[in-house]
Amino acid sequence: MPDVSIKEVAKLAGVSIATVSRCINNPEKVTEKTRLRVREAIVETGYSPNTLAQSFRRGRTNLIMVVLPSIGDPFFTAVMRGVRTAAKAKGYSVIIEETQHNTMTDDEIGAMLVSRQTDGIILLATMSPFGSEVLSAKSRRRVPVVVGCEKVSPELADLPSVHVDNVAAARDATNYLISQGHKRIGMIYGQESSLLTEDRELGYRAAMKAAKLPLKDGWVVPGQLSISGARQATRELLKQPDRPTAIFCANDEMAMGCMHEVKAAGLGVPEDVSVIGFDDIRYAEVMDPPLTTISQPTEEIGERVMNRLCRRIEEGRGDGNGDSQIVPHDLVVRKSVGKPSG
Amino acid sequence: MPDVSIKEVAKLAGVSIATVSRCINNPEKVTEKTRLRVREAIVETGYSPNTLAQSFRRGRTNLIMVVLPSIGDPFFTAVMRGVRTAAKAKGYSVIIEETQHNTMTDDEIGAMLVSRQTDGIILLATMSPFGSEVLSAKSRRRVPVVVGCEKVSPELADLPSVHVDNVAAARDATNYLISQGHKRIGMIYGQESSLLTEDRELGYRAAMKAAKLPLKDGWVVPGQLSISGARQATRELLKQPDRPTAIFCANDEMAMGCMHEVKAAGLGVPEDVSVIGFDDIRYAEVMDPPLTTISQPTEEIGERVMNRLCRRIEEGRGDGNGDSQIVPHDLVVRKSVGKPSG
DNA sequence: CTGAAAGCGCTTACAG
DNA sequence: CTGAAAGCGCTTACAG
Repeated sequence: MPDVSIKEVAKLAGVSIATVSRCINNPEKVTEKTRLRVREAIVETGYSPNTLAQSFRRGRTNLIMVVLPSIGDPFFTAVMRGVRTAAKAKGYSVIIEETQHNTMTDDEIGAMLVSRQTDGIILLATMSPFGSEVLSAKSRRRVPVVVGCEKVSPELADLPSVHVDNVAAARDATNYLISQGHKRIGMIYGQESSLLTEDRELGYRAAMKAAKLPLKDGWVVPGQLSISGARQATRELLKQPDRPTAIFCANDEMAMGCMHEVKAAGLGVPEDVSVIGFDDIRYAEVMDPPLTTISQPTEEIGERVMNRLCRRIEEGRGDGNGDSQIVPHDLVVRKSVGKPSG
Repeated sequence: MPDVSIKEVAKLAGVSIATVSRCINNPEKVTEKTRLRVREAIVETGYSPNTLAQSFRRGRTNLIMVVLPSIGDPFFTAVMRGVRTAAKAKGYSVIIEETQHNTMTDDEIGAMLVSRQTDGIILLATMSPFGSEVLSAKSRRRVPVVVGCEKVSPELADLPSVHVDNVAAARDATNYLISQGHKRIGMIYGQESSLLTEDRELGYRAAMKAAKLPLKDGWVVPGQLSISGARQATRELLKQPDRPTAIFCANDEMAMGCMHEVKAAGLGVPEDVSVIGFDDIRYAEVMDPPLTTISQPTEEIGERVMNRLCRRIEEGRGDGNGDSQIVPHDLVVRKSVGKPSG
């Protein structure tokens, strides 16, 4: 079983190995009779092609690499569901690389991108500018790359992408808070170098400006896209002399930490402080209170990104046209936002 | 760049391809002088070995497959962190296959296990009995398999494994509830065919029996390891004439759904119903109230499973001795368990 | 220490 | 439709 090769099958069926190969890969090029004979021999020997040899010969691995900040975030898990579904349908396996957890240096990111031979790369994570350079210099030459969940950075402008309009969505979230009467609105963003977060911050600032609301220093703090980061950030926010009456968190994961800290400070959500998130992860609905947030069509994003990648792989490498597909977002109103108390 | 092979390097360095190969893989077998000359040629040409050819030639992929119920569960995400860390250290990439999401048939599981050539398999998911058979029949012959997070099923008894003592841990959880004065204790387990869940149910039943507490029908309900399943289960539990004063959830994910439903029913946690979970996922601490639960050394489990797999890969296939390593669990007391009200 | 050569298991023009 | 043969890029005994 472990080591029956195409030769054994050929011998047993009384044909050449070329014919066996054809039976498997181009059955229409073979007589019905031989096809049956070979099939029998395959069954009898328990043969299955050595995928290593196939990959080598064909020059493709049927492996794609997905780079994302953290698979732990339920949002990315959901996107990956879509990626996986589409990948499986096309016969690809996927390898996931996290950038956040192992806080890689740019060189390491570059090395990672080229080290493991894959047929394509999906970027769901912002690269630092230098990381982007590494990518565009080295990896782009070898395999197609598609971006998902966030806009593409200027250095990679020719890559296709699929994402919501993060700026508009953040504006919608902020405007919703404003519409409820809030004037002092804080924001917890991710981290400095995150495009995702950058866009959401942009949207927030735009909405505040459009509403002519003041924007104090110390009202916009980083939360590292993590629970602990958000808890820290929330404590900062609550210390402000003019404490915000509402907080916009750049993702739901952080909103969970934020809400916890607000309550730990003896304040009520939403009576004292309203909280709004982003992503609509599956926990949003069972939080206490249930989280008002922006939902994204996660599975759809994943599938579309994967399908676009497949198309590029099939077309041969070829530079992308940088075409970016915007998918719709949605404000999901639950219970974590109320009118301001003060 | 995309297509410089070992030949070009050899020509440029004025040596044979064998020597180039040696410089890369066994530098000590080569003179310092040639080594330097070759290194230069490698840099100049921008050569990097074709991993497809290497894999093929060496007969190994440096790829391992992890089978788990759902990557969405933060518990498994945490275990995977350990797996990844250890894998990276040894030069392996990992492919994840989820059984729960795509509710695969046994045949599909079998096909999946053999389809993609990997150097080894880590099972973090229970296979149905038939799935196990497929596995032991087909796949075991080809590559080493190691089990993590749960005991190994009888059919696979010779596989090594790393996990907590789920029975003992569940007993500890239940005993803690009992020690707080609870007598009517319900349980939400996962699903019928889950060993993980089975053991936790066993521990619960053992503790109840030891304490001579009654165990009504309808107090032990399945929650499918999901939030929605747990919500449904909780509603059932709350409908019971003798409503339990405490609920033991077989994992934290379900505890989140459970707690939400208890509160949605207008009851207080823990004033009216105490809730205890299992896993100590990162959200446990920020739940409202913070969840009392059993913690597992997730990262350690992941690393150890991966390391054991590596050892087996290095040793050649060889049947396992079925040795199972038990890692310690811990009761983490927070606020979701109180004294019974009635 | 180094090179020539065999061979890993397949796929695919090229003849027939 | 089928077979003989070349070759994908590497690694590794085997001589020297």
